[in-house]
Amino acid sequence: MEVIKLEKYNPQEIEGKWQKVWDAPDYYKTTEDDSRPKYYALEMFPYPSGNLHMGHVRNYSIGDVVARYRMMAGFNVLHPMGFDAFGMPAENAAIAHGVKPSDWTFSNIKNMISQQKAMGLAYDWNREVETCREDYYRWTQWLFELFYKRGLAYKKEASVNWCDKCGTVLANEQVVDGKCWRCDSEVHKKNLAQWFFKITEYADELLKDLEKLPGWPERVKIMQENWIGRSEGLEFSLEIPELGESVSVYTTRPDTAFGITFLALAPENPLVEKICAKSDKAEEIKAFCEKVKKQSEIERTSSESVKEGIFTGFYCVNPFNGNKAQIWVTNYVLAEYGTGAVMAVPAHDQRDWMFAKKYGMDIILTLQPKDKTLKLDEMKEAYVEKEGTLVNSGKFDGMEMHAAINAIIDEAEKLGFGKRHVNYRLRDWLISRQRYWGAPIPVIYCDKCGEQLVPENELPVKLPEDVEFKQGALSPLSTSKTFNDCKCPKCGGHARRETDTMDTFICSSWYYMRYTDPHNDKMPFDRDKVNYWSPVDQYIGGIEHAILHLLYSRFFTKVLRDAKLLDYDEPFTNLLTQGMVIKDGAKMSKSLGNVVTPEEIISKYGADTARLFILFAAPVERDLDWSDQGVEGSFRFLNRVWRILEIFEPAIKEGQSKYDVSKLTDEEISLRRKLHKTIKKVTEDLRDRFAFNTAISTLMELVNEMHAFQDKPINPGLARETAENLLKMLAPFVPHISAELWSKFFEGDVHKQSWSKFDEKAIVEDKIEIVVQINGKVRDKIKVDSGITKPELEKLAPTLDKVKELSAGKNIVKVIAVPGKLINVVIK
RNA sequence: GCCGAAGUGGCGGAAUUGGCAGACGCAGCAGACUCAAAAUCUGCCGUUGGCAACAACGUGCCGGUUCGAGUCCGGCCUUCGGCACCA
Repeated sequence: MEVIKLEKYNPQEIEGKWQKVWDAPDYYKTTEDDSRPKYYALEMFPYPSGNLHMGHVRNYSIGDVVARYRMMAGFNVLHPMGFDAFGMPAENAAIAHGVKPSDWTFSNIKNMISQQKAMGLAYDWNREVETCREDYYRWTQWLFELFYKRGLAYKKEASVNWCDKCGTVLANEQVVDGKCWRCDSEVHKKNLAQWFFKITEYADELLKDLEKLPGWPERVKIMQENWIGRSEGLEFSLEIPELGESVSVYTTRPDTAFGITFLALAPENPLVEKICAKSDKAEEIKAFCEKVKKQSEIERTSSESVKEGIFTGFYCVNPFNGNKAQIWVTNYVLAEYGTGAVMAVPAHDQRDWMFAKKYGMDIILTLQPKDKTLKLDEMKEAYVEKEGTLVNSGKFDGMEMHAAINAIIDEAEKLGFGKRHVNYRLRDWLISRQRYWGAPIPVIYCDKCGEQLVPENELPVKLPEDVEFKQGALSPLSTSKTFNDCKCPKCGGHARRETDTMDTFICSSWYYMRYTDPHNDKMPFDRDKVNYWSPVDQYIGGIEHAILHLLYSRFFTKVLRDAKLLDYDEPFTNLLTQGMVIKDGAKMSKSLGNVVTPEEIISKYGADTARLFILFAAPVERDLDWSDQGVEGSFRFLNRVWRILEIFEPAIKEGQSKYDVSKLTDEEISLRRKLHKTIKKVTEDLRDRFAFNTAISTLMELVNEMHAFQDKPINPGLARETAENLLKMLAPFVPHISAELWSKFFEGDVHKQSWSKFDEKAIVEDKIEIVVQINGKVRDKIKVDSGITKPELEKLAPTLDKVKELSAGKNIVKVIAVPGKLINVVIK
């Protein structure tokens, strides 16, 4: 027997070789062929920190499989990559090491691109986008102006979130548990004039359209729903006779309005000043307000905090029953939500209850539950259930609580002191940042003409380089000698520029549109092009953007649709939120010393092994436990593939693509059946389920069955058919080894092949095994004709030896037959 | 506190529509090859009892529906995530 000399699988060598081939500018050039359907596959673009970590590797491996599969399946695929390149770390590097933020950023980008190329990712680099380049941020500024012109960008003085460490303000979405999302330091309130985007104008549509997103994970939609926080209720006003003023409150519980015993104001409510102007307790009240305002965001908004307040000495009148209610300033009413004033009903609100108990105020029950009778002197807490019948509520007594809500709102509207009102928890998006490395806000302030947009033909407003990167309340741009002074576009007189830059989340709110037309210098993108490619068919990224980036992007899409720049409602049809990569039970981090870098894995095993392991070890949406031994196993599998195909080589080369299937032995028929079942399964897993782990395990099973022929002859036609399809199916997962093995045996390029189709006839079996159960327990397995019908199975059941044996002396009560699966005989 | 997700061998996980629980991989054990080891190939591998055929038990816990439940329903427990004075 001839000894076959095997060549060894050498990933370092073959990966470099193929990456060179793929680096040709046209290799992955996006096609826009009319005869094919389109598919837009997108991974969240990274911040250019300088190095890829395993989370990136996971993100891009998933996206690459999706994109490569769709390319082979006959789609025009858009699969681009770029960089979310503005942001604080570049500026911090400037402060710490004196490097220019642009130099730091571009050198990081260069490094990351080389790492991405080392992973063998199928991107069309012709479409790369970097948000810090003038040809991009010019359009970010242009879009700011579009928002402005549509009344969706405005500047106002407000109490805003300030992070000392970052030296800038933050949007509500960027404050997590009262701390800065980026640096984790405590955030406090500051009064500043800032730019906002009016996202609240779209609150209702952002909520409602979540229904149009069946391809999004439920939990992301629920998080957005909660964040938007829609509620329905009544807004009404209460007169303050001594002041000649009135105060508005919002409530979702109009059914408890007859139980108001006091009114609670936020210290920021404008009424407080009016009261102080006429009150002899003004000093005390002001001191209380100052004390509350000084508290940190955490102290201020924690439900654990002790409720405190001060009586103003003034009263308001409950318009429903004419009762007088004390007006208090308190620490537990939020200034920014509703009207900044709350009708307090201690009997039916736990916070009001605690407050009333502390300060000895009246409590009036207005609701009695069905199954018991509440007595005030026995109650330990407020009755807050939304169930019961009204009492102490005048003509509404005896009414069921839900009906009463509507009746009381109607009454308020009829009498003209209130109206039905919808409220949102969502606040407008604060977009100013007192930082350097971002897109300058294109606004000019003229003493004579006021706030002016920079004319479109003067965009971009470029970032100056003569700045000082000191941190503080002042934007670094204000230190530039060349930037500040300018001419008013309207009167030509002396004016100065806005020195704040935009939140980088604005840059990332439209980048996926720019990819569809990345070199356009007339518009951010062409309407036809964006409409052709968008929405994104599959978006892939981390759950951490469930609110932030994903909500902002939805908002942008709706605004640009209303501005007729595009014609769809939602940017991302399907969303896949990948889990984290963890090791030893924790997220990889320098401080824990459990970091495994992509570079070390690629240099030891190659990119194919890294990709394979990360896709195989866990379902994509779940956290992935890093395992060095698991990586070994993936490497072993690739070697196994390499070896068995080397063994098959003579047969593969001899085989023809058309061959006589009827000449196959039973064992060969069984291998061919496994092959076609594998094609079916892998196709379904890739197309419908993103179940890469099970797709890979099925391919492993096929390779295991191929090993049955390692030391005996195999039909050459079958060897060829199996090898060809195996390599095509492996190609999206492990592109280098697939390309290499393909080139050894076959013509052309595996990545340009069309996806495998399974042969229904090859899958069919004459005889199948079904389970025989007695009383639901498996007692036997039998071989039957695969086409056997239900009545035939039912007739067969009592004749089976095992059934006869176990039913001896008992009665067969019932026979359940499921063709293709089982027979269950019920005996008694 | 409210909302949501998850809980399956020693480990990662599979079971897609209510139908053989544990595919595939890791670890482990044994055999082949080898002077030997590594690598590779082959086999075994939920728990308990049994030489074995086999039997009983087994998907966080308790109960229910069903011929049949990891899967459906009700009630808990634990872990993780989100929100949290939003009136």
